[in-house]
Amino acid sequence: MSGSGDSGQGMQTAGAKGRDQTQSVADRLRERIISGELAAGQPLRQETIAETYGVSRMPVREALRLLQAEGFVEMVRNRGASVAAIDARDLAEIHEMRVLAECLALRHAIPELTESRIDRAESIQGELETAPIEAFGALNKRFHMTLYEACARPRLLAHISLLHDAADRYLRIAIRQLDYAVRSDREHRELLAACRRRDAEAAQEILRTHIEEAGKALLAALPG
Amino acid sequence: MSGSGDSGQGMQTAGAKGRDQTQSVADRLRERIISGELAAGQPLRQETIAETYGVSRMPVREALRLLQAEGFVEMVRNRGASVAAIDARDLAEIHEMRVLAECLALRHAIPELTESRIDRAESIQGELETAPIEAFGALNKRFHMTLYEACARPRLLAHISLLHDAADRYLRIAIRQLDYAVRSDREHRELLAACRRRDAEAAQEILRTHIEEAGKALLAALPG
DNA sequence: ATTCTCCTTATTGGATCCAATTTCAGATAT
DNA sequence: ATATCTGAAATTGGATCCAATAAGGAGAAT
Repeated sequence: MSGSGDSGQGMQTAGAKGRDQTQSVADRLRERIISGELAAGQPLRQETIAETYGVSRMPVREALRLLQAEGFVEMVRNRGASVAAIDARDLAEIHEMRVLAECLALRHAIPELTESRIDRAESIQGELETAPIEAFGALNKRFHMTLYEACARPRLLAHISLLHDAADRYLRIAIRQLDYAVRSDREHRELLAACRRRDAEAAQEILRTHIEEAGKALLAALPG
Repeated sequence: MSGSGDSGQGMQTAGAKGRDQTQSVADRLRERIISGELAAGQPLRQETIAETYGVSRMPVREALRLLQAEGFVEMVRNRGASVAAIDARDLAEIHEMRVLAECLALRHAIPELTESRIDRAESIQGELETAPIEAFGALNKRFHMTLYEACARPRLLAHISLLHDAADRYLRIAIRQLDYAVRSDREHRELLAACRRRDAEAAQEILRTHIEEAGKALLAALPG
C-alpha cells in the first residue's frame, strides 16, 4: 500500500536519497506523466529514459512495472510501454470514486482531527492561494490528504492518493482556462470551518460538491 | 488498470501462453499469497522463486514490483520482499471500501443488465453452491464481477477486483469454521432477484449487508 | 558466560550481454 | 503509382555477471 501514497505526502524530492533507483525513476516518471510533460499515448523507450536519469535499463524496467500497476502506463508485450490514455469517461469515473472514498475518509477523520492538524491544513491552503498555478495540483492534494490522514486507514489513503494523481493529469491539461481556483479556495475555507466545528455531515456535503464541481470544471475544459 | 483486474476475470490459466513471464510469475505468486500458501511476513527470495518457476531472477524482480504496487508484498531496500502483513483493521477497511465501490458499480450496472448476463451470474451461483469450499473465493468473485461488469467502468472494476483479492486472503484463513456459505448463497439469490426486477435500491441494500456481514464473519473467525 | 568484533556467506541492486521480435526503409513486382 | 516482400536497425525480454549491503557465525576480550 505504499505505492504512490507516499509520493505526495513526503513531497517528491526527486533526488531520492535512501530509496533505490527504481523508486526514484518511478517517482520522476509519474510526476512527468501527471504534469503532462509526457503526453498520453507517447511511447516510453527504456533506453531513452535510462540515459535521461543516468541509470541502466534495469531500474527503468522495474519502474515501468510499478507505474503499470498504478495505471499510469500501459505495456504491450514486445512493444514496450506508453503513457496511459485519458478520456472523458475516465475523468468522470475518477471523480465518482473520489466522492465516495474521500467522504468516507473525511467522516472517519473528523472525530480524530486535532487543532494542530487543522492548522496545518489551513497553512497549506494559505500557500495554495498565493502559489503559482503550476503548484495547484500538488498543494491541493496535500491540503486534502492532511485532513484525511487523521482517519488512519492506510489502504484507503493510498487509494485516494492514487485517484488524486490520476485526476491531476486532467487538471494540467485544463489548467489555463481554469478560473476554478477562487471557487475551490472558498470551498476549502468552508471545509476547514466545518472541520473546526467537527460537523461531519456538513463537511461531507461540502466535500462532495467540491469534488463533483471539480470534475465538471475539468470535463468542461477538456478538448475532446 | 489491468493489474489484478484481469487475473480474476479471464481466470488464471497459470500456464501463461501469450503473456510474458513477468505477468505469469506475478499471477502465480498472487494466487499463492491469496490462497495463504505463502503466509504473511514470509520472505520471498528471488532465487528460490526463480528456480520454482524455471526462470531467471529478472522476471521475478519485475513481478515483485507489480505485487508491491498491488499491495500483496512489501519490499525493503537491500532486504528484499516479503508477503504483506494482514490484520483486523485492514480487514475492516477492505470491507468498508468494498461496500462503497461495489454498491456504486451495481447501481450503474443494473440499468445495463441483460437477461443473459444475469443468467450467467445465476449459473456461477449454481456452481458456487456445489463446488468444494476451496473454490469459494474465486467463484464468489466471478459471481460479483459478472454483475458489476455491466457498469462499464474499467477503473472501478479493477479497484473492486483488487479489493476482492485482498479480502480473499482473510477468507482462506477463516474458511474452516465458515458456516457462512448458506447465508451467502441466500443473499446471492436475493441479489439476483432484485437484479431481475431492476430494483437498484433493493439490490444495493442487499449487497451492502451482504458485504458487511461477510466482513463481520471473517473478523469473528480471525485468530488475533 | 556474555558481549563485541571481524569475517564469511547469502542476497539483493544494478550493469552488461544475448536472443527474439518488431519496425521501417528500400527494392521489386504488378 | 501502389502494394508487397525483404532485410537491416531498433527495441524489448530474458540471462548472466559484478558490486554493495545485510545476515550470521566463529573467535576474542571482559
